Amino acid sequence: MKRDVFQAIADPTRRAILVLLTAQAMTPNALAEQFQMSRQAVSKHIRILRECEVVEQQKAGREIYYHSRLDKMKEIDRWLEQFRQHWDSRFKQLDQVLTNLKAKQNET
Amino acid sequence: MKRDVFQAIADPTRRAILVLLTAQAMTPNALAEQFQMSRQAVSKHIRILRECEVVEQQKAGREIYYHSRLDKMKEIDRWLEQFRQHWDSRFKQLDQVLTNLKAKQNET
DNA sequence: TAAACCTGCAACTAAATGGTTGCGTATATC
DNA sequence: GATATACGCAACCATTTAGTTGCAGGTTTA
Repeated sequence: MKRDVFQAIADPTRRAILVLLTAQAMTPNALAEQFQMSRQAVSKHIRILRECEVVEQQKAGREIYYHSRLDKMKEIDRWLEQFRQHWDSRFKQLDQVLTNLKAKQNET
Repeated sequence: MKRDVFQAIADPTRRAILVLLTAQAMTPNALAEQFQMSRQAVSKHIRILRECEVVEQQKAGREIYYHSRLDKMKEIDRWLEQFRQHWDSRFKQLDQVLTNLKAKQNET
C-alpha cells in the first residue's frame, strides 16, 4: 500500500476535510455533520489521513480532536517545484504555445 | 467518475510520467521503456491523464507525442494556496506547536 | 452502577484501479 | 500490395476504495 500525501488529497471529501481541519481542530462527529455521509464513512477517511500522516489526534475526554499537519502539505508544494520551474520561465511558456499550435495542426 | 488533477497525481507512476512529459514530449513506447511495465499499462495511465486534461496529444505520423499541460498543474498550486496562508503565518506556526504539545500530553 | 455518548474496528458490498493479453486500425517501409 | 510498427480499445483479473451496518471499548453523567 502507498499511503502518501498524494493519495490523501486524491479524494474530494478528504480534501474538504483537510481544509476544515486546517482552519480548526474538529471531532469526527462535527466533521460528519458537514457532509452528507455517515460518521463511520468520515472515520474511514480520517483513518487514511492518519496513515498518510497528514492529520494528528488530540484526545479530550471521550472526544478526539483532529487537526492537519501543514508540514505534510508542504511536501506537495516541494513536488510542484519542478513544474513551477517550467511555468515560471517565459521561454518555456512560449515553447508551450508553439507546441499547442503544432498539436492543433495535427489534431485527430 | 471524478477525473481531476488530484486523481491524476495520485498514482506514483503517473507522477513520474508527468515529470518526464514536462521535460520533453514523448511517445507511449518511449515512456514504457522508462518503467518496468507494458506499453498498454502506460497507455492506460496516459488515457487517465488525458481525461484529467493534464496531458495533450501531438500526432506525428504513426507516432503520438504527449506533453504535459502546465496550466493544469497550476490548479494544484492554487488549491495549496489556502494552506500556504497558514504555514506562512508565524502566529499559526506557534499555534501548531502548542497544539502538538497538547496532543503529546494526551497521547494514547 | 447503569445509561448515554463518542469513537474505532471488523465484516460486507459495489465500484474503481492497475495491471495483463489480444485485437483492430493507421502509418511506414519493403 | 505485403509486412512491420505504433497505437488505442476491449475483455479480463486481482486488489483497493468508498461506502454501509453492527458491535465493542472508554468516558461522562445521572
